[in-house]
Amino acid sequence: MLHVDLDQFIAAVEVLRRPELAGKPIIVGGRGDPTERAVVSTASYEARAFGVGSGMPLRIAARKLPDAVILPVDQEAYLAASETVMATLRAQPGATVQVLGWDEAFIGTETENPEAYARQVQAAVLERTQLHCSVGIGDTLIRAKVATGFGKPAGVFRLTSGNWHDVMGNRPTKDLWGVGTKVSGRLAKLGINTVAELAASDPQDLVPEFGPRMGPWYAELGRGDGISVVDNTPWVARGHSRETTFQRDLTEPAQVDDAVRELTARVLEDVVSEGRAVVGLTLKVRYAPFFTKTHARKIPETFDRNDILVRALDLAAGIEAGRPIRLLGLRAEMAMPDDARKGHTPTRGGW
DNA sequence: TCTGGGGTCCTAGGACCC
DNA sequence: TCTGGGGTCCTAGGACCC
Repeated sequence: MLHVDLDQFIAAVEVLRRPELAGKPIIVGGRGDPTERAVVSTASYEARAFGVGSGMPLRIAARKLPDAVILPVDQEAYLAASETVMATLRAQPGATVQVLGWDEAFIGTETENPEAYARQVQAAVLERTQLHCSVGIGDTLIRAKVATGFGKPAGVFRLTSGNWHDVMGNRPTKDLWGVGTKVSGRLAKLGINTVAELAASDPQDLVPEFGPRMGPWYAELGRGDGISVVDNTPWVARGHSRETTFQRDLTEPAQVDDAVRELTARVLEDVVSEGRAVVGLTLKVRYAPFFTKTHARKIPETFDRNDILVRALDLAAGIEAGRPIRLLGLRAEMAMPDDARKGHTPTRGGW
Protein backbone atom coordinates (compact mmCIF):
# COMPACT_ATOMS: atom_id res chain seq x y z
CA MET A 1 0.00 0.00 0.00
CA LEU A 2 0.98 3.59 -0.49
CA HIS A 3 0.68 6.69 1.62
CA VAL A 4 0.50 9.97 -0.26
CA ASP A 5 1.22 13.29 1.44
CA LEU A 6 1.20 16.65 -0.30
CA ASP A 7 4.31 18.76 0.28
CA GLN A 8 3.71 21.97 2.27
CA PHE A 9 0.14 21.69 1.04
CA ILE A 10 -1.40 24.92 2.30
CA ALA A 11 1.56 27.08 1.37
CA ALA A 12 1.68 25.40 -2.05
CA VAL A 13 -1.99 26.15 -2.70
CA GLU A 14 -1.39 29.78 -1.83
CA VAL A 15 1.53 29.96 -4.26
CA LEU A 16 -0.65 28.53 -7.04
CA ARG A 17 -2.93 31.53 -6.99
CA ARG A 18 -0.12 33.99 -6.31
CA PRO A 19 2.83 32.78 -8.38
CA GLU A 20 4.87 35.81 -7.38
CA LEU A 21 5.15 34.24 -3.91
CA ALA A 22 7.12 31.25 -5.20
CA GLY A 23 10.40 30.84 -3.35
CA LYS A 24 9.45 33.28 -0.59
CA PRO A 25 9.01 32.44 3.06
CA ILE A 26 5.26 32.06 3.55
CA ILE A 27 3.40 31.67 6.81
CA VAL A 28 -0.30 30.83 6.84
CA GLY A 29 -2.22 31.24 10.07
CA GLY A 30 -5.25 32.77 11.73
CA ARG A 31 -6.52 35.84 9.94
CA GLY A 32 -3.07 36.67 8.71
CA ASP A 33 -2.57 39.28 11.39
CA PRO A 34 0.49 38.54 13.54
CA THR A 35 -0.68 40.90 16.27
CA GLU A 36 -3.65 38.61 16.98
CA ARG A 37 -3.73 35.46 19.11
CA ALA A 38 -3.36 32.71 16.54
CA VAL A 39 -0.92 30.01 15.49
CA VAL A 40 0.83 28.96 12.30
CA SER A 41 -1.11 26.45 10.20
CA THR A 42 1.65 25.86 7.68
CA ALA A 43 4.98 27.43 6.81
CA SER A 44 6.66 27.07 3.44
CA TYR A 45 10.02 25.29 3.33
CA GLU A 46 11.71 28.69 3.00
CA ALA A 47 10.11 29.78 6.27
CA ARG A 48 10.82 26.46 8.00
CA ALA A 49 14.51 27.08 7.36
CA PHE A 50 14.20 29.93 9.85
CA GLY A 51 12.68 27.73 12.51
CA VAL A 52 9.06 28.59 11.85
CA GLY A 53 6.72 25.63 12.03
CA SER A 54 3.08 24.76 12.44
CA GLY A 55 1.63 25.18 15.89
CA MET A 56 3.89 28.09 16.69
CA PRO A 57 2.19 31.29 17.86
CA LEU A 58 1.86 33.62 14.91
CA ARG A 59 3.33 36.47 16.93
CA ILE A 60 6.51 34.52 17.55
CA ALA A 61 6.76 33.39 13.95
CA ALA A 62 6.51 36.97 12.74
CA ARG A 63 9.23 37.99 15.16
CA LYS A 64 11.56 35.26 13.91
CA LEU A 65 10.91 36.11 10.31
CA PRO A 66 9.81 39.74 9.86
CA ASP A 67 10.08 39.52 6.07
CA ALA A 68 7.71 36.60 5.75
CA VAL A 69 4.51 36.82 3.77
CA ILE A 70 1.76 36.16 6.29
CA LEU A 71 -1.55 34.98 4.89
CA PRO A 72 -4.95 34.18 6.43
CA VAL A 73 -6.26 30.62 6.48
CA ASP A 74 -8.63 30.02 3.55
CA GLN A 75 -10.21 26.67 4.29
CA GLU A 76 -12.42 26.63 1.23
CA ALA A 77 -9.49 26.99 -1.12
CA TYR A 78 -7.65 24.10 0.56
CA LEU A 79 -10.75 21.94 0.56
CA ALA A 80 -11.28 22.52 -3.15
CA ALA A 81 -7.65 21.66 -3.92
CA SER A 82 -7.93 18.61 -1.68
CA GLU A 83 -10.96 17.30 -3.52
CA THR A 84 -9.15 17.52 -6.83
CA VAL A 85 -6.17 15.67 -5.38
CA MET A 86 -8.34 12.90 -3.93
CA ALA A 87 -10.26 12.52 -7.18
CA THR A 88 -6.93 12.12 -8.97
CA LEU A 89 -5.87 9.41 -6.52
CA ARG A 90 -9.17 7.55 -6.96
CA ALA A 91 -8.66 7.60 -10.72
CA GLN A 92 -5.42 5.60 -10.43
CA PRO A 93 -5.58 2.00 -11.70
CA GLY A 94 -6.93 -0.41 -9.09
CA ALA A 95 -6.77 2.22 -6.34
CA THR A 96 -8.67 1.93 -3.08
CA VAL A 97 -8.37 5.33 -1.41
CA GLN A 98 -8.64 6.03 2.32
CA VAL A 99 -8.53 9.75 3.01
CA LEU A 100 -6.78 10.85 6.22
CA GLY A 101 -7.01 14.59 5.95
CA TRP A 102 -6.91 17.47 3.49
CA ASP A 103 -3.51 16.54 2.22
CA GLU A 104 -2.98 12.85 2.74
CA ALA A 105 -4.42 9.46 1.91
CA PHE A 106 -3.62 5.78 1.72
CA ILE A 107 -3.88 3.95 -1.58
CA GLY A 108 -4.34 0.20 -1.67
CA THR A 109 -3.47 -1.46 -4.96
CA GLU A 110 -1.95 -4.60 -6.45
CA THR A 111 1.20 -3.83 -8.38
CA GLU A 112 4.44 -5.55 -9.32
CA ASN A 113 6.36 -2.32 -9.09
CA PRO A 114 5.22 -0.04 -6.26
CA GLU A 115 7.92 2.55 -6.94
CA ALA A 116 6.79 2.94 -10.53
CA TYR A 117 3.19 3.16 -9.35
CA ALA A 118 4.20 5.83 -6.81
CA ARG A 119 5.97 7.88 -9.47
CA GLN A 120 2.89 7.61 -11.63
CA VAL A 121 0.72 8.91 -8.79
CA GLN A 122 3.07 11.84 -8.26
CA ALA A 123 3.03 12.67 -11.97
CA ALA A 124 -0.77 12.49 -12.10
CA VAL A 125 -1.21 14.73 -9.07
CA LEU A 126 1.32 17.22 -10.42
CA GLU A 127 -0.30 17.29 -13.84
CA ARG A 128 -3.81 17.72 -12.51
CA THR A 129 -3.11 20.16 -9.65
CA GLN A 130 0.46 21.48 -10.05
CA LEU A 131 1.12 20.22 -6.53
CA HIS A 132 4.01 18.02 -5.45
CA CYS A 133 3.59 15.07 -3.13
CA SER A 134 5.72 12.50 -1.38
CA VAL A 135 4.84 8.82 -1.33
CA GLY A 136 5.54 6.11 1.21
CA ILE A 137 5.30 2.45 0.33
CA GLY A 138 4.74 -0.14 3.03
CA ASP A 139 3.36 -3.55 3.93
CA THR A 140 1.31 -2.05 6.77
CA LEU A 141 -0.45 1.29 7.11
CA ILE A 142 1.98 2.45 9.76
CA ARG A 143 5.05 1.54 7.68
CA ALA A 144 3.68 3.29 4.61
CA LYS A 145 2.81 6.34 6.66
CA VAL A 146 6.21 6.56 8.34
CA ALA A 147 7.97 5.90 5.02
CA THR A 148 6.52 9.06 3.51
CA GLY A 149 8.55 11.19 5.90
CA PHE A 150 11.73 9.76 4.40
CA GLY A 151 10.53 10.58 0.91
CA LYS A 152 10.00 14.29 1.50
CA PRO A 153 10.06 16.39 -0.51
CA ALA A 154 8.64 14.96 -3.73
CA GLY A 155 10.28 11.57 -3.23
CA VAL A 156 9.37 7.93 -2.72
CA PHE A 157 10.50 5.64 0.10
CA ARG A 158 9.69 2.04 0.98
CA LEU A 159 9.46 0.60 4.50
CA THR A 160 8.62 -3.06 5.06
CA SER A 161 9.19 -5.70 7.72
CA GLY A 162 12.55 -6.19 5.96
CA ASN A 163 14.06 -2.76 6.59
CA TRP A 164 11.86 -1.35 9.38
CA HIS A 165 14.32 -2.31 12.08
CA ASP A 166 17.35 -0.97 10.20
CA VAL A 167 15.71 2.34 9.36
CA MET A 168 13.69 2.98 12.52
CA GLY A 169 15.32 0.93 15.25
CA ASN A 170 17.65 3.58 16.61
CA ARG A 171 15.18 6.42 16.36
CA PRO A 172 13.33 7.83 19.37
CA THR A 173 9.84 6.48 19.99
CA LYS A 174 8.45 9.95 19.36
CA ASP A 175 9.14 9.45 15.64
CA LEU A 176 6.27 6.97 15.56
CA TRP A 177 2.86 8.08 14.40
CA GLY A 178 0.76 8.18 17.55
CA VAL A 179 3.57 8.67 20.04
CA GLY A 180 3.97 12.23 21.23
CA THR A 181 5.94 13.98 23.95
CA LYS A 182 3.90 12.60 26.85
CA VAL A 183 3.90 8.99 25.81
CA SER A 184 7.57 8.98 24.80
CA GLY A 185 8.31 10.39 28.26
CA ARG A 186 6.31 7.67 29.98
CA LEU A 187 8.01 5.03 27.85
CA ALA A 188 11.40 6.46 28.83
CA LYS A 189 10.48 5.96 32.49
CA LEU A 190 10.08 2.26 31.65
CA GLY A 191 13.55 2.27 30.09
CA ILE A 192 12.21 2.34 26.54
CA ASN A 193 13.81 5.07 24.47
CA THR A 194 14.14 3.74 20.94
CA VAL A 195 11.80 2.13 18.46
CA ALA A 196 13.87 -1.07 18.70
CA GLU A 197 13.41 -1.15 22.48
CA LEU A 198 9.69 -0.63 22.09
CA ALA A 199 9.52 -3.36 19.46
CA ALA A 200 11.31 -5.77 21.80
CA SER A 201 9.05 -5.02 24.77
CA ASP A 202 6.45 -7.48 26.01
CA PRO A 203 3.02 -5.96 25.22
CA GLN A 204 1.73 -7.11 28.61
CA ASP A 205 4.48 -5.14 30.37
CA LEU A 206 3.00 -1.94 28.97
CA VAL A 207 -0.52 -2.63 30.25
CA PRO A 208 -0.01 -1.32 33.80
CA GLU A 209 1.21 2.02 32.43
CA PHE A 210 -1.00 2.47 29.38
CA GLY A 211 -4.04 0.27 29.85
CA PRO A 212 -5.32 -2.85 28.12
CA ARG A 213 -5.63 -1.37 24.65
CA MET A 214 -2.97 1.29 24.38
CA GLY A 215 -0.21 -0.79 26.00
CA PRO A 216 -0.21 -3.62 23.47
CA TRP A 217 -0.87 -1.14 20.70
CA TYR A 218 2.32 0.81 21.41
CA ALA A 219 4.32 -2.43 21.28
CA GLU A 220 2.78 -3.20 17.91
CA LEU A 221 3.58 0.31 16.74
CA GLY A 222 7.23 -0.22 17.66
CA ARG A 223 7.33 -3.27 15.42
CA GLY A 224 5.63 -1.39 12.60
CA ASP A 225 2.94 -4.06 12.53
CA GLY A 226 -0.80 -3.59 12.35
CA ILE A 227 -3.49 -3.16 9.73
CA SER A 228 -2.43 -3.91 6.19
CA VAL A 229 -5.69 -3.26 4.37
CA VAL A 230 -6.80 0.08 3.00
CA ASP A 231 -10.45 0.72 3.88
CA ASN A 232 -12.38 3.11 1.68
CA THR A 233 -15.68 2.89 3.56
CA PRO A 234 -17.20 6.37 3.46
CA TRP A 235 -16.36 8.20 6.63
CA VAL A 236 -19.13 9.35 8.93
CA ALA A 237 -18.29 11.95 11.56
CA ARG A 238 -18.55 10.85 15.20
CA GLY A 239 -19.01 14.39 16.39
CA HIS A 240 -18.61 18.04 15.63
CA SER A 241 -17.04 20.86 17.55
CA ARG A 242 -16.29 24.54 17.35
CA GLU A 243 -13.59 26.38 19.16
CA THR A 244 -12.63 29.99 19.64
CA THR A 245 -9.79 31.82 21.25
CA PHE A 246 -10.67 35.16 22.72
CA GLN A 247 -8.44 38.03 21.70
CA ARG A 248 -8.87 39.30 25.24
CA ASP A 249 -9.57 37.01 28.18
CA LEU A 250 -13.22 36.76 29.20
CA THR A 251 -13.84 37.75 32.80
CA GLU A 252 -17.59 38.34 33.08
CA PRO A 253 -20.22 35.60 33.46
CA ALA A 254 -22.43 37.31 30.92
CA GLN A 255 -19.64 37.20 28.34
CA VAL A 256 -19.14 33.52 29.04
CA ASP A 257 -22.85 32.81 28.60
CA ASP A 258 -22.88 34.65 25.29
CA ALA A 259 -19.85 32.78 24.05
CA VAL A 260 -21.30 29.42 25.10
CA ARG A 261 -24.61 30.21 23.45
CA GLU A 262 -22.98 31.25 20.21
CA LEU A 263 -20.58 28.33 19.95
CA THR A 264 -23.25 25.80 20.86
CA ALA A 265 -25.58 27.19 18.23
CA ARG A 266 -22.87 26.92 15.59
CA VAL A 267 -22.07 23.29 16.36
CA LEU A 268 -25.76 22.52 16.41
CA GLU A 269 -26.08 23.92 12.90
CA ASP A 270 -23.36 21.57 11.69
CA VAL A 271 -25.02 18.55 13.26
CA VAL A 272 -28.51 19.45 12.08
CA SER A 273 -27.31 20.15 8.55
CA GLU A 274 -26.20 16.51 8.42
CA GLY A 275 -29.57 15.36 9.68
CA ARG A 276 -27.97 13.78 12.73
CA ALA A 277 -28.98 13.71 16.37
CA VAL A 278 -27.01 14.93 19.37
CA VAL A 279 -26.28 12.47 22.19
CA GLY A 280 -23.62 14.34 24.11
CA LEU A 281 -22.47 17.85 24.78
CA THR A 282 -19.08 18.86 26.10
CA LEU A 283 -17.68 22.26 26.90
CA LYS A 284 -13.91 22.39 27.08
CA VAL A 285 -12.71 25.54 28.73
CA ARG A 286 -9.22 26.94 28.44
CA TYR A 287 -8.57 29.00 31.53
CA ALA A 288 -5.69 31.37 31.99
CA PRO A 289 -2.99 30.52 32.64
CA PHE A 290 -3.28 27.46 30.41
CA PHE A 291 -5.29 24.73 31.95
CA THR A 292 -8.35 23.01 30.66
CA LYS A 293 -11.53 21.91 32.32
CA THR A 294 -14.19 19.74 30.81
CA HIS A 295 -17.90 19.90 31.47
CA ALA A 296 -19.87 17.14 29.80
CA ARG A 297 -23.47 15.97 29.71
CA LYS A 298 -25.24 13.20 27.94
CA ILE A 299 -28.08 14.53 25.84
CA PRO A 300 -31.30 12.57 25.30
CA GLU A 301 -31.96 12.12 21.59
CA THR A 302 -35.41 13.63 22.08
CA PHE A 303 -33.91 16.99 23.00
CA ASP A 304 -34.59 19.78 20.58
CA ARG A 305 -32.47 22.77 19.76
CA ASN A 306 -33.75 24.83 22.65
CA ASP A 307 -33.30 22.02 25.20
CA ILE A 308 -29.69 21.66 24.08
CA LEU A 309 -29.00 25.37 24.42
CA VAL A 310 -30.51 25.33 27.91
CA ARG A 311 -28.31 22.39 28.81
CA ALA A 312 -25.27 24.24 27.47
CA LEU A 313 -26.01 27.18 29.72
CA ASP A 314 -26.32 24.78 32.68
CA LEU A 315 -22.80 23.67 31.90
CA ALA A 316 -21.66 27.27 31.54
CA ALA A 317 -22.79 27.84 35.12
CA GLY A 318 -20.17 25.27 36.09
CA ILE A 319 -17.51 27.34 34.34
CA GLU A 320 -18.50 30.40 36.27
CA ALA A 321 -18.60 28.60 39.61
CA GLY A 322 -14.81 28.65 39.86
CA ARG A 323 -14.33 32.38 40.21
CA PRO A 324 -12.51 34.55 39.38
CA ILE A 325 -12.89 33.76 35.69
CA ARG A 326 -10.22 34.30 33.09
CA LEU A 327 -11.10 32.45 29.93
CA LEU A 328 -8.64 32.17 27.08
CA GLY A 329 -10.74 29.96 24.89
CA LEU A 330 -13.74 27.75 24.65
CA ARG A 331 -14.66 24.66 22.69
CA ALA A 332 -18.11 23.15 22.32
CA GLU A 333 -18.35 19.54 21.15
CA MET A 334 -21.36 17.45 20.25
CA ALA A 335 -21.30 13.69 20.03
CA MET A 336 -23.55 11.96 17.54
CA PRO A 337 -25.15 8.52 17.88
CA ASP A 338 -22.84 5.53 17.85
CA ASP A 339 -25.00 3.41 15.62
CA ALA A 340 -24.27 5.76 12.76
CA ARG A 341 -20.56 4.93 13.01
CA LYS A 342 -19.09 4.00 9.70
CA GLY A 343 -15.82 4.40 8.00
CA HIS A 344 -12.42 3.57 9.23
CA THR A 345 -10.31 6.25 10.81
CA PRO A 346 -6.87 4.91 11.63
CA THR A 347 -6.04 6.89 14.68
CA ARG A 348 -5.04 6.02 18.21
CA GLY A 349 -5.40 2.30 18.75
CA GLY A 350 -7.04 1.91 15.39
CA TRP A 351 -4.30 0.77 13.07
C1' DT B 1 7.43 31.73 23.25
C1' DC B 2 2.91 31.10 24.89
C1' DT B 3 -1.00 28.52 23.11
C1' DG B 4 -5.82 27.45 16.33
C1' DG B 5 -9.46 24.80 15.14
C1' DG B 6 -11.15 20.57 13.59
C1' DG B 7 -11.14 15.82 14.68
C1' DT B 8 -10.52 10.70 17.01
C1' DC B 9 -10.03 7.46 20.72
C1' DC B 10 -8.66 5.77 25.46
C1' DT B 11 -8.69 5.53 30.62
C1' DA B 12 -9.98 6.24 35.39
C1' DG B 13 -13.19 6.53 38.80
C1' DG B 14 -17.74 7.00 40.69
C1' DA B 15 -22.59 5.68 40.60
C1' DC B 16 -25.64 2.28 40.13
C1' DC B 17 -27.49 -2.39 39.43
C1' DC B 18 -27.88 -7.40 40.18
C1' DT C 1 -22.76 -3.95 60.66
C1' DC C 2 -19.85 -4.48 57.03
C1' DT C 3 -19.02 -5.32 52.44
C1' DG C 4 -18.48 -9.96 47.25
C1' DG C 5 -17.86 -9.53 42.44
C1' DG C 6 -19.26 -8.44 37.99
C1' DG C 7 -21.25 -5.46 34.78
C1' DT C 8 -22.71 -0.94 32.53
C1' DC C 9 -23.21 3.94 32.22
C1' DC C 10 -21.61 8.52 32.86
C1' DT C 11 -18.35 12.36 33.55
C1' DA C 12 -13.81 14.26 33.52
C1' DG C 13 -9.58 14.40 31.64
C1' DG C 14 -5.78 13.20 28.56
C1' DA C 15 -3.26 12.29 24.32
C1' DC C 16 -2.53 12.56 19.65
C1' DC C 17 -3.28 13.73 14.69
C1' DC C 18 -3.62 17.12 10.53
